[in-house]
Amino acid sequence: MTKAEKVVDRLTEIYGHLSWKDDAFRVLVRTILSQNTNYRNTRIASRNLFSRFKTPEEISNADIGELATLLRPAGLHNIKARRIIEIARLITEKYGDLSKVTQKNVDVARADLLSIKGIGPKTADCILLFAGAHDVLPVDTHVFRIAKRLGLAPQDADHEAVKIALESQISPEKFGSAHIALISFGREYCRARNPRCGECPLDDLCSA
DNA sequence: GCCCAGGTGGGTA
DNA sequence: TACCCACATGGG
Repeated sequence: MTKAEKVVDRLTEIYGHLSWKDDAFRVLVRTILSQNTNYRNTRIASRNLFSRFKTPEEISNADIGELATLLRPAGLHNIKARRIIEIARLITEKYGDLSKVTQKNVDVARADLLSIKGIGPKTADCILLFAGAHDVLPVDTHVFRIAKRLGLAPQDADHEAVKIALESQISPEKFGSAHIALISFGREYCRARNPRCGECPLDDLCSA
């Protein structure tokens, strides 16, 4: 068993198996709302949005001011409202259904998603994992930092290199739980400027 | 009042 | 190519 697997297994014991699946468009919208935003505020904005608008078609025709008001709790609401409407229009006009993209070969699907303005690597990989059933491990700010601090990826690795390093060391069926557990761990013990070394459950595995 | 939160795109050197 | 910054609210 790799060190990365030991880390994931221990974190999964603490935080549980938290992976989930959902419709591709809803994963996309929720992931955009979560950008630079905590989970609680993401959930409030997501509930506001989907209780008012159900489909990409409805969102593509929404008033940007109303949408921004609904998304306000998530912060960055003007930019997120604009992007979500633009993406909803693109999906409606070009694909009809976003699942047509996520069902493609993983490399093609990822490239298609990344070509959409507002979708970067983290958002694309969340969609592929949580809606497309592809074996990818989304690397967000916590995962990026923790992978390096634990020595699971080279210190000079960029986003893509961290993703490749982790995917090569962890069993694919654990990617969802690993992503969520690493983020939970990052929030609780291993914050950017305040790692709680000495009381952290991974102290014996940490090289920092 | 300050810091932080499950990023991304655009500008600048 | 590699940084740097705007975007912005809400809770601790």
